[in-house]
Amino acid sequence: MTPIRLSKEFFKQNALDLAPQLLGKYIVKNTDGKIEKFMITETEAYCGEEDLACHASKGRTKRTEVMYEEGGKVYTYIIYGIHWMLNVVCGAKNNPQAVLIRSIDEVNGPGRVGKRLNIDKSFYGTDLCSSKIIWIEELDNQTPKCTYSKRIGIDYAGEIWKNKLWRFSL
DNA sequence: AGCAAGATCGGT
DNA sequence: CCGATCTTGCTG
Repeated sequence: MTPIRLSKEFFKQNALDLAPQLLGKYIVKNTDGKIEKFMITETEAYCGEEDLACHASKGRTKRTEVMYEEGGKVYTYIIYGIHWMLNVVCGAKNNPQAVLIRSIDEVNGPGRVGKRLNIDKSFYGTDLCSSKIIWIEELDNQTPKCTYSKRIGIDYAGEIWKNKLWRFSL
């Protein structure tokens, strides 16, 4: 089975559809010709301006503007001054959504994912459909069975949004 | 210009 | 449970 890079069409899905489908897919990194692949094992969906846990709930800012682009770009930001978060922008243009990559293979936790993949500001806005540095592949088009739970670390988002089962795990 | 909080983690 | 560490968005 030949691995296939995920297409723009795939990333144009809404976050709630994309987040579970990213499980079992592979993040591929090309570091000076050295290829590494990591299976995605946990994701979270962040769903537009009305989702108070989503950074886009603040509206269009310098930080969130990449989420307003068509799906398929990378959204990175630093949190607590220490950890780089890796997100996949998804959905249609001007519909700001993203999927947070929370875990890969044996690397649990989004901060550790960012560290393992050497994610930083330079990845902000990278196009996963054309980049030679980072992209996502599938070996088959199966979506593995996953479990659903509440998103982590968003208690500030209020009862409605913090209780959504928008975290997906293998 | 200053401030408070954050999609976390590792060490007490 | 607390500190790290710095960007961001909000206030004035």
